[in-house]
Amino acid sequence: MLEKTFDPKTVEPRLYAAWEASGAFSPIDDPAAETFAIVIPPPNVTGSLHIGHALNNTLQDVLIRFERMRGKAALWLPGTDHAGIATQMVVERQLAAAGNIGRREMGREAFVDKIWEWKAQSGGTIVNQLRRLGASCDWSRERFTLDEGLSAAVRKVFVQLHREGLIYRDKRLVNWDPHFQTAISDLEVEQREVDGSFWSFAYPLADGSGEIVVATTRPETMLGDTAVAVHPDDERYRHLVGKTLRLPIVGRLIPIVADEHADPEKGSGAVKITPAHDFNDFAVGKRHNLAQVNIFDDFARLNDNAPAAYRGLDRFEARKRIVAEMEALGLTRNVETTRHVVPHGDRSGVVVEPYLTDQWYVNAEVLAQPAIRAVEEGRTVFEPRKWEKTYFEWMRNIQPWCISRQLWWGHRIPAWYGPDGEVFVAESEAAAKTAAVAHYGDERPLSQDEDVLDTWFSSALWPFSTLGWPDKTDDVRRFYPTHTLVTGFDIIFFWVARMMMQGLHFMDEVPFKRIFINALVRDAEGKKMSKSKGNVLDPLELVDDYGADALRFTLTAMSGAARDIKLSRQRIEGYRNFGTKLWNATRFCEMNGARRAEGFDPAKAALPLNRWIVGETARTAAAVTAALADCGFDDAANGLYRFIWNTYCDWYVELSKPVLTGADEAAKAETQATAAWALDVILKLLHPVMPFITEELWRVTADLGAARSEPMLISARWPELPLGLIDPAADAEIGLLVAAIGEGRSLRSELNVPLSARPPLLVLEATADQRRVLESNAPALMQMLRVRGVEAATDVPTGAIPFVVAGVNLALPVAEFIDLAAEKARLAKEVANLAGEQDRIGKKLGNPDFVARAPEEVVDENRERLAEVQDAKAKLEAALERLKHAG
RNA sequence: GGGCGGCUAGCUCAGCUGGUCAGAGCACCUGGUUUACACCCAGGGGGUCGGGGGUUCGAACCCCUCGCCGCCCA
Repeated sequence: MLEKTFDPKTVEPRLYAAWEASGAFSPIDDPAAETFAIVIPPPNVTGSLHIGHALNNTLQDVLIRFERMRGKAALWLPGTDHAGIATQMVVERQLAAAGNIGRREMGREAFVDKIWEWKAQSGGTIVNQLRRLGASCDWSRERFTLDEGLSAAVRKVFVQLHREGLIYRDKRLVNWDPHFQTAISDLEVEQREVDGSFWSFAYPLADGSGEIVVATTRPETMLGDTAVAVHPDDERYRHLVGKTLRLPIVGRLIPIVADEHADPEKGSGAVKITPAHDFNDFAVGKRHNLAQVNIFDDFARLNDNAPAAYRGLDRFEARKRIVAEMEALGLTRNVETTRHVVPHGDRSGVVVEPYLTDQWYVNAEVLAQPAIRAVEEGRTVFEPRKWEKTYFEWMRNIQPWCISRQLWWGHRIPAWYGPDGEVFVAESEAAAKTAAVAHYGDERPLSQDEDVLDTWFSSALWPFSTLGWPDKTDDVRRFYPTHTLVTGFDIIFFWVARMMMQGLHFMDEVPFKRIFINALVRDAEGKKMSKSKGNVLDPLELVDDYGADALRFTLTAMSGAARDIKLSRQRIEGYRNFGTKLWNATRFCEMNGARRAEGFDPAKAALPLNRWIVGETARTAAAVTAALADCGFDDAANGLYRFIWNTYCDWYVELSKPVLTGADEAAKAETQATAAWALDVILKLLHPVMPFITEELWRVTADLGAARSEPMLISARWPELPLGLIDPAADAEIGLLVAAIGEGRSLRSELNVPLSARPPLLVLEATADQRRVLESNAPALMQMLRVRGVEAATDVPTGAIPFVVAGVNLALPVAEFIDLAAEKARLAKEVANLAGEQDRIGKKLGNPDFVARAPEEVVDENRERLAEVQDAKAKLEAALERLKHAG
């Protein structure tokens, strides 16, 4: 006998181990089997599982379990990302906390060793947490972006793109993060609105004939000013264009130039130009051949290009002093406070500086074109489709991708420099040396580029590098292109777009046919979860409290949300209860002798009750299959919930009770077999979403009846039930029963008929068939409607409650319990409602336009409905009449 | 400034290509010692589908407009 509730804590680890040991996580070998592959969005190797991972990986597991059960060679390839900046940051912080020397003092090699140590120590955390969720990844194929194979792929890609001119080195402004002293890409810059000031400063004309006022939110950059620009059409300044200003504090002579970048509406209309520290000014500088004066060092401290008094100062300290000095010089014309947008590093949180450096770039524009076409042509489809717009928007305006980082943790750029700065890009040092010898004619010392690649450079190769590329492995051949990518919209640009570009470029085929974009998980109030807010729901804690299945079901059922999933414990608890419900339904089956019958054929069931549940099961199987095939995770979950709870438990189990305890042995045996059959189908259908409880129930019901050919659910065959199993006659029969019980219960409750009252159910007016249905189901009616029996009658006795269900005129004689006045009022109200509906439909049908223009079936539907309403109304009116005479 | 998403019962949300679509879960109220389940069962109240206008025989669903809320990009 089963326990009363499911105990996830003891069962989950046991089942996970059994699954893993069974080899079910690896794709089947059958070369004829269709393949279905998913590559995991690799979490940061040193990270831990948060609720977003839980959602993302649950959906992937649902898909992979579903397709695996459908007989496909299903591969879910797991792995982790080295996460350059993030990991380096964590380790640096750790070193600092432990009072160690910093990475600079430690040196590159020692520091990188420390990170590997840290990786060895904490790298298993997140993959173990994925196991707790039930993720059926193929761990035998687990990869890491920095492992040898993937590193070889990175080098090969870099070298080839360089040879093709798609990777190049350039000196231009980059987003510089002074905290990490590295360049970052546009995507890693976060625009934050902050309070600031807007200073207006006067720059005197060199000839002393006046001044020009410029405004800035970054006064310190004036030390790098090399011009002032005015709009060419600006009448106020036309006479000044070409004149020279003396830059205050610095003393440098700078020209006034005419450039459309100056906005006459903004401030004074004149704008200071700092080509080395502003993206717009850089462009202006190029147009006018202005000098680029870099005033910062890598830490954003002022360098030797600044006046002596400022050298070595932090940029913000310098700002204060500039403001003070300009004030003292009497050159400050205005100061206003303002809110403005300032770029920050997304990891460091510090203000990013446009900074002139040499960096490596990918010509993304060229690579983007095939990636754009692939989505336009539907070779890769976003689900939901609306994200394609976001993708196109970005891809069509793509900028060069800065891929070099001045970090130590990552793929070292495979470029070597000769003594004269000549660069040799090659897959190995040996190859670079060979190239250098060819170039110089003799051997010269080479030094490798100090920089590493942006983490996303290696993740962009993930769908094929993990399969073994550049080797021509079986896995590459079998599983590329992968089928579905499941990820969040926050990394469409970072990751998805780049995989599309690299996949198409190196494999000539899209990396995945479908991209499912999942929503973002937020707290119950809709706020982003964050440690500082203290509103973080830890998925592992939730698994501890409710079991992995409950969390999985919740996330799956809520995954339809457009953008945000508002998660609450209450919701998870509700779905935990759902698991318990299923558990107890199984318990019921067990206690009532439900067992699989050898050779049971659901199509041959005789009892309408059984024919009905067989049809409902087939209907649900079809709906769930269609939903899962289409990434309709929420529809699948909700459909299963309704079917299992509201159909199987509330009606089938209840209606089967009289049969199971009855004397008709054949009916009983058939019901036992059908109940067991339907339960098996249910366990299969629910398995992708709730793998643990279903697997456990599969195990404990293994010896109930005929042996199964499938020892484990994880590798069992997905149910494919023909819709021909649906029997309209059985549907109608059970439908009538359900309606009669529902309506009868409602009336009893409304009119306060005590549960102890056991009136007969009177059947007044009905077809022979309806009469047969009600009479043959008397035991069910007796139990569920708490009636004494089903009796034919010709008149409604005084004080009986009449009601109409599917055209059948029924009544419950409970005179002694009811208040006649109340019953009259109820009937009058019911009649009034029906009259209202009759009126509405009548008007509709009376409208010639409606009859002429609406589709025929809609008109027919309304006609039928009108007839039904009229019929019911007439019956209740008659009853009301009788009641009036009686009363 | 450009773009996207949302505004449906107290709360969280379903409602696909306009015609039983006004629904579900939770919460709430009433009643339950029916031998699967109180992590339960039965019943119930509650919404002019953000405002306004339009198209249509017919609109929560299409169009316009306004108003909030959120996100992305500049």
